[in-house]
Amino acid sequence: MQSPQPPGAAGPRPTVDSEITWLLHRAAQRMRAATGEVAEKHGLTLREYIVLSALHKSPGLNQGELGKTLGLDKTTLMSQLDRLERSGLVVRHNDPRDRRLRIPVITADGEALRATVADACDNVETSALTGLDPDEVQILRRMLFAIIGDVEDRGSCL
Amino acid sequence: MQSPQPPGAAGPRPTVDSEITWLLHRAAQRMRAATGEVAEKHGLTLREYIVLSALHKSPGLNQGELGKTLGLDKTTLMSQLDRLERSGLVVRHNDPRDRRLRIPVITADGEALRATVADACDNVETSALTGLDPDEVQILRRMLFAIIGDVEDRGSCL
DNA sequence: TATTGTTATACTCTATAACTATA
DNA sequence: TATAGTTATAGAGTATAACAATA
Repeated sequence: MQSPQPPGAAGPRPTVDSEITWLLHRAAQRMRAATGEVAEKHGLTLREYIVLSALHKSPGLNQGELGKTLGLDKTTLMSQLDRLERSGLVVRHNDPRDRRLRIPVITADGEALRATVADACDNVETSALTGLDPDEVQILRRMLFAIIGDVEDRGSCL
Repeated sequence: MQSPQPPGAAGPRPTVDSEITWLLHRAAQRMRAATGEVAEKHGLTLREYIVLSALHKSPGLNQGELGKTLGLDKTTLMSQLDRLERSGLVVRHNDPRDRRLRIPVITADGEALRATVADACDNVETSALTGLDPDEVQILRRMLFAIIGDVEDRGSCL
């Protein structure tokens, strides 16, 4: 119930223990800072880049599907798409079969910018994972997908 | 340069690719939601619990050291400590050798609550990692520490 | 009635800057 | 002067609620 270590004995011992949640939080925080900085050099926020990336990889989704894919609230996605559209990087099309649906599409300008930022971000991400085997990075991705509760395991997550 | 998949062919294919940053962000978001819910059942925010946990594991740190250990800004740590002190879970002592320094100490009540919440949070965390070998979880922790840029590798991080 | 997109709003986390008290 | 803590404040990210258009 008392200090497991006499005060002032071996000095401060900053060992964080099991708290996986907090470790994930801090790792994500740090990676967001690094890749966000890269994206902003090109005039994009991290989320705007993520949206462009999803539009590139999974074209044809409507806004609701896109939000679920990215784990973004529909109102958060709105503000991203608004700015991207104002910048001419995205256009919202209408789905003729259901006129409620709107399908965001990346423009040529958007695709060019996305490709540039993707290269820079990939560099940052890989350098942040220096010292880890490629196998381990694959394990990391598997675990993150498992935590998110992802598509390939048990259907949609959020 | 165009859609890698003809529009409307095989339907939406929501595969997120290399974006480790975003995967980390979403995984952390989900874990924070889960453990935060647990903590709030006991009247604590996740950050308040994290602070209590650090005070338990690394007693004797002053506020500056504590903030660095947890990766919390000193002003953020302040608000956590204020509420913990008001609730009688923490007391701030003075360091007689340097009267600028204040050393937060967990009280008996704080320790009892921390232990309760720790059990509940550990359960949530382990169940979130179901389907992963214990070895893999160790790999995960190593990688997270590497990303954070931690003590055991290259000195303090933030 | 239910659903998609939209708008407006409030709340939380985090960081910045200025102030104090000690050194 | 420099540092630890404190306070006040502003910004970003996120979620909630209400509304319009369409099904």
